[in-house]
Amino acid sequence: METPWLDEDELATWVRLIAVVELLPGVLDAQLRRDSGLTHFEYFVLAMLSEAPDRTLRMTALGRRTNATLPRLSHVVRRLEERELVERFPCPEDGRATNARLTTAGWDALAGAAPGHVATVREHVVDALTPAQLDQLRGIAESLLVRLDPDGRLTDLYDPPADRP
Amino acid sequence: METPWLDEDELATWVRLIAVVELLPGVLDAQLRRDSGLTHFEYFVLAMLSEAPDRTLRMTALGRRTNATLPRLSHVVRRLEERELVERFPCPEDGRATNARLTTAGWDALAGAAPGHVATVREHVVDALTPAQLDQLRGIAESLLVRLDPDGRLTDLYDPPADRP
DNA sequence: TCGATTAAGTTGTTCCGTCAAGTGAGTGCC
DNA sequence: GGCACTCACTTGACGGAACAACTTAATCGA
Repeated sequence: METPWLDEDELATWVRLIAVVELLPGVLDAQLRRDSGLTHFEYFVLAMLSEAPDRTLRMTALGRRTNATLPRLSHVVRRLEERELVERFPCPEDGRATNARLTTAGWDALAGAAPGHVATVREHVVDALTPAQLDQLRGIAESLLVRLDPDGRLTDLYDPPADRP
Repeated sequence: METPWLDEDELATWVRLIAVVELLPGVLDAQLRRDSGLTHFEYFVLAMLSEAPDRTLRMTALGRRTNATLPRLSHVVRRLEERELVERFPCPEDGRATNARLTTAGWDALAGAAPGHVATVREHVVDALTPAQLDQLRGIAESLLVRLDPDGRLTDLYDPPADRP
């Protein structure tokens, strides 16, 4: 029942990973907020909508893709709606459900924010690693997600988005 | 001046990394809060103090080790002080500075929280990777920290803690 | 078909982090 | 030695996120 402590190498790796995990969101958020007035999470919400058919998703589906709880998503979408970047309307097929759709202004905001965001990602991550490391990182992240996201909520993003209710 | 977009592999890696970075803090926080009533950041603050000589650090030094802004740290330490897990007292050598010291209760809280926390780290990260991946991850994290933390604030943690004022 | 259960969102409270401003101690310069 | 300037925090206000409670719609069973 006792858990073995981390040895020296494990601890060193862990501490470095923690540092990355703590610092990276701040870097992304700071750049996006400064240049585009968007949170990284808001950016991600807009991006997910932009890739959906008719730029529309049900709140639940959007929550799955963004790994957000429904309350959190509800607040964020309300604020985005106040800024007229998305619009909400009741789902025709299910009276309980709400659809969120990206507006033209929302698409423009996303398009305006994307280049700077991609540049930040390149500068701080992609271009900071060798191609071999980038490949290793993909495998590592996949292994971690098996434990962190056993239901594969976020995994739908890259594999076929089979959204079968 | 134009930034090249991410190609397919880069994007796949990036999306997975984002997922890890979004999910991992939540997992750590949830376990610690549930089992020990501590935030991961609070745990980290206590841990840094526990390793310092006389279990005491100046606020600025503690902020460096935990990657916290001074206002954030000030609030957190105040709350920890109200729970009597740490105590603050003015620094004798510098009238402007404040020292934070881990109390006995704070040490006990840390000792009580550590096993469960380590088990979570093992379950979700260390044991989820092969030894080779763990080694790769260390190198990757080091490369990323060069960009994310150019001043090496957090880097002091693993290399000699030469804390020369 | 009608009552109970589940599902989908919304709303409200509380907590935490960030930003801007303030306080008081040290430092440098004339 | 006094005045400006910097440093090391602290404090207060604001915004976002988690949690719990509520509302309304669909479904399931008898």
